[in-house]
Amino acid sequence: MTISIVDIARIAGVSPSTVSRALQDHPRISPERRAEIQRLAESLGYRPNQMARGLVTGRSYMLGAVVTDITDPFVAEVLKGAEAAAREAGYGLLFAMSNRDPAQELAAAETLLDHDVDGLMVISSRAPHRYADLPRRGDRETNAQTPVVLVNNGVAGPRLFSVRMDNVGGAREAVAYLRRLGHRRIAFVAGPEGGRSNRERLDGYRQGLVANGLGSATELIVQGAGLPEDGPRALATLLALADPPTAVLCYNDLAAIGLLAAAARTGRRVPGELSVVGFDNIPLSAYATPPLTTIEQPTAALGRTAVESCLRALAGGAVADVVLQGRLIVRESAGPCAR
Amino acid sequence: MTISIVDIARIAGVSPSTVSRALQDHPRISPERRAEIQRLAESLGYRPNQMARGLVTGRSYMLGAVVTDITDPFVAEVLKGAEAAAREAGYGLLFAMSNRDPAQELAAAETLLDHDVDGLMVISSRAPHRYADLPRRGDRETNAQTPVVLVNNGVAGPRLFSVRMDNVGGAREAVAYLRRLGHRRIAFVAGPEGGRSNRERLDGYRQGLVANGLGSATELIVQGAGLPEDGPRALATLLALADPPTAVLCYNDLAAIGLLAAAARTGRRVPGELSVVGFDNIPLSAYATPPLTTIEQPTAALGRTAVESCLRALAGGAVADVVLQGRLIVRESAGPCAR
DNA sequence: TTGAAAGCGCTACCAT
DNA sequence: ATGGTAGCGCTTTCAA
Repeated sequence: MTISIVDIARIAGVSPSTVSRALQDHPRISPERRAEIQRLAESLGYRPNQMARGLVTGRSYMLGAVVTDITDPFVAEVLKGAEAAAREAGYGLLFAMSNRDPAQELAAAETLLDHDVDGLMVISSRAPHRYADLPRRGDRETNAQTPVVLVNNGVAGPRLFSVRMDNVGGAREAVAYLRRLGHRRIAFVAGPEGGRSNRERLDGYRQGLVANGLGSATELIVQGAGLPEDGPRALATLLALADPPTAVLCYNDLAAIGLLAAAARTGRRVPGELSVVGFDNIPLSAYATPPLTTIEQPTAALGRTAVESCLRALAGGAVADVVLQGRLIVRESAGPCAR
Repeated sequence: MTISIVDIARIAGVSPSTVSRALQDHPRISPERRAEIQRLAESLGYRPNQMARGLVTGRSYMLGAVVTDITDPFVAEVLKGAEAAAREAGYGLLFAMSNRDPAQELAAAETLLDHDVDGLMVISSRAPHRYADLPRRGDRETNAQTPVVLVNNGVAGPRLFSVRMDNVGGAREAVAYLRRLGHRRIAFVAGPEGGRSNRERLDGYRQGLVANGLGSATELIVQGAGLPEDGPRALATLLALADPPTAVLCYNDLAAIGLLAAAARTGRRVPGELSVVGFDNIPLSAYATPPLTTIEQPTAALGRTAVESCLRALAGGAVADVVLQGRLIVRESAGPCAR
């Protein structure tokens, strides 16, 4: 039989209230009693029932995370940062996957909310505008709704916060770097259409071209899905151009690695004949052939910051939207322009 | 204010019990009332409070997963399978990371247990023997302890189950394949020392050598950690041998990809001069240069099966330990022996 | 078929 | 400093 607070009270010859106080280091209890009861609880292997506690305090001490696909290295890294931060604060992390589908995403969010998470994070939402009027439980005292933090795809709203990276700046920096290497024909392999970060990176790419005195050309932008599978098609399309690019910026590392593999297969030397720059700096990008030059996502920081925003909102504090900077990681897939 | 079962009862002019029955499709209620109440609840945006429900039923409808590092592609895939299975069964998934540290692992398990998970899965445990006497809450009715399923590192015990892949068979198959390609000097880059799957794969490697009439040699086994970082050192060590190997089986794909990168950097052609076989079939292995031949882990199936075992144990059914087979995925990193 | 009432394990308020 | 008591939102007997 599981041992409860009443059992301890009976054995110690005190009331349940006293035991409760002893266990949560309440000030109004004598130090000896507290020590004695804590020792007893310890020796009995007592573990508090969080559901009972939660029922009265109105807190579950769980945060929820809705993710597109935990198998995506970017998502995994963000989640890793979030988990660490949550655990440090004594919170558990409940997660659910959307498989990149808006309907599944909303359903996942509701499931987590049903499990009474105290706060919700959504990583790379595919339906950011739907959270403003998602039914959320109100706090019993303050009547404030469960805070929602949109990671990497934010829109403002009541009790709706956002944490994201500066995609525009990152892409612009990548283009500037390629220009410094002498490249003038720079292509872009786009990611999932309609996605916000794709739009921003595309913007940054365009701004980068303009800022560096390079005209943009529609033919240099090819559509992809942010997957390694994009590589072969993108490469074929770009190389078939009358005036093919000497450098390619990819929406993300996954696509860039697919591109690298396709180039190797078709005997195209990188960076000799073609420079490739990725985006995200996933762990394996350092071990690609050649090692991938890329824009680093502040992944762990995104997750950690999201948790902190949740917690701050929960504590009733003011929460500002956060924009974190990425950084260019120079490796070997981009080099001087040969032409 | 959040709406509760009593609110609905008041509005509908019935008792809370009736509402409760209507909401859970209880048989002893008139169909019209049920429909009416369900409609009302729906329109009011009612969401049941799982904590209150859990407090009385003794179930949280959450499963826990302790993982080493969610950033490890293998772990992520297993978790993905588990999440899908859990969600289909109406369960949420709470997870915590151990960072490969036994102490953190046990702490994580206790945290999840404290959050009242109905069942616990531990993926790639670093302390499998500690679960037999981990204090677990007993079921209120049957008094059965919370079931624990060890994924990929199982030991039997009371309410302790295991789901794993056949590592020995997989490694043996890889060696047999390399032998068929003509290789006779086959090396092994080992993974984390003391790990069970490392031991099993090493066993399979040795058995494979024997079964194919090849003597084993200590010098052909180099220690690693199952990370891309293993690559450079392993390659250097093996190529420095008087009689270097013509093929290498790696503990996992991460190490194999590191090896591939190291080979490319030092101008070693793969598979021309050296054949490389990985283990796990992580998503990116197909996009390595060259695409990696590997033994597939039935990852999603492992996660799914783990959840099913948990649920079966929860339902009071008999649970057998499960061993799932891997499969050889032939790609391009292994070829005929040139010598 | 429905309602009343007890109680899940805990916290927090009001007494003392 | 401690105990009594109410109640969190729900399910589940037991009666009607």
